[in-house]
Amino acid sequence: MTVHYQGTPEALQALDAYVKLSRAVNALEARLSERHAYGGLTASQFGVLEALYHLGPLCQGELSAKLLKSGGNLTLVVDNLVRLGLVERERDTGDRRRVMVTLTEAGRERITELFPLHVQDIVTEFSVLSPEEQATLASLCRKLGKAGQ
Amino acid sequence: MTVHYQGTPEALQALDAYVKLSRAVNALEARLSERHAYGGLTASQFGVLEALYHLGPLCQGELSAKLLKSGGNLTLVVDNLVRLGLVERERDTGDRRRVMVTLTEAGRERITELFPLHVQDIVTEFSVLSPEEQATLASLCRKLGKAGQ
DNA sequence: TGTTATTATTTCAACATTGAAATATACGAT
DNA sequence: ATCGTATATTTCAATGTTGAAATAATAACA
Repeated sequence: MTVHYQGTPEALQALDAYVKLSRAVNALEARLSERHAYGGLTASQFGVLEALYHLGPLCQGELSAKLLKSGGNLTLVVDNLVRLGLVERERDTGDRRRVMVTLTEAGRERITELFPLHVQDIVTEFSVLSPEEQATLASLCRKLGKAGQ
Repeated sequence: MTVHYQGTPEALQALDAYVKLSRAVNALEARLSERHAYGGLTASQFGVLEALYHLGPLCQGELSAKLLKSGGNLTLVVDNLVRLGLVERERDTGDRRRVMVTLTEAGRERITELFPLHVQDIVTEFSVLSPEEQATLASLCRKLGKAGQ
């Protein structure tokens, strides 16, 4: 149990906040995957379907930016969704470098069915916090997420 | 831009908090990796070294529990750390099912050098929040992390 | 003491993730 | 129109991640 780090109070507090933040998100994601929240899809596949559902057709670069994932990753995730018959690829006629990704009818049905269940699971998880606490958490996370600019 | 989900105010608030929480952690981790924070190690490798540094020798099952990762995953991450010469495996003499993982001298030097830099990067990131805000964030995350019991 | 159940680790297939190199297309300046 | 630069995607190798099956060792107990 030797604790090797003797930091300033500021450092210890930041470290404590960081550890609790990381663990909370890890634990939350683990619980959401254990349930039906993603309905047999991976979190990444679900994320792509959800983005297309809410924003309409997007090219892979836009998906990459929305989901904070690399371009190479998007290629694979979209490959797998195409194989599952949930999305389609087609070259952008205006700019043939881009590949537009659109929901198939099956994909739209799937995400339409899954999304409300996903939201319900999130509501359940967040019900340990009051509405005020949820608003505070969102506000603090917004500040923190933008810290790097 | 069609928004398909018309939820209750409670659902919209929980969803908003969830999205901001996820994005904040993703963005934060991305910025920490871009810097020297892990010193050429992956986040997983760094996590194992850090746990051994603070807690002393652990078996893989204990590392798995601490880091919220699967057993199969720990086998691989420890494999890679052994190959890098930063940790050693040895069978527990008392319970030969267990594999104890210990820091090598090189591993100890590495994490001793890296950890303070890691903390400094975290302090910098969290400096956009006041001490009170950091404490509030930690408290809310602690509640949320335990939500699933 | 055998038998059975439990626990710890490894192995494996599938998918995720990144970063860098390769390819293809578009754009800007001359 | 051409050349050079910038952008979008794909490919690839390395690592991470999980869950399930296989192995090995321990523990419980009739």
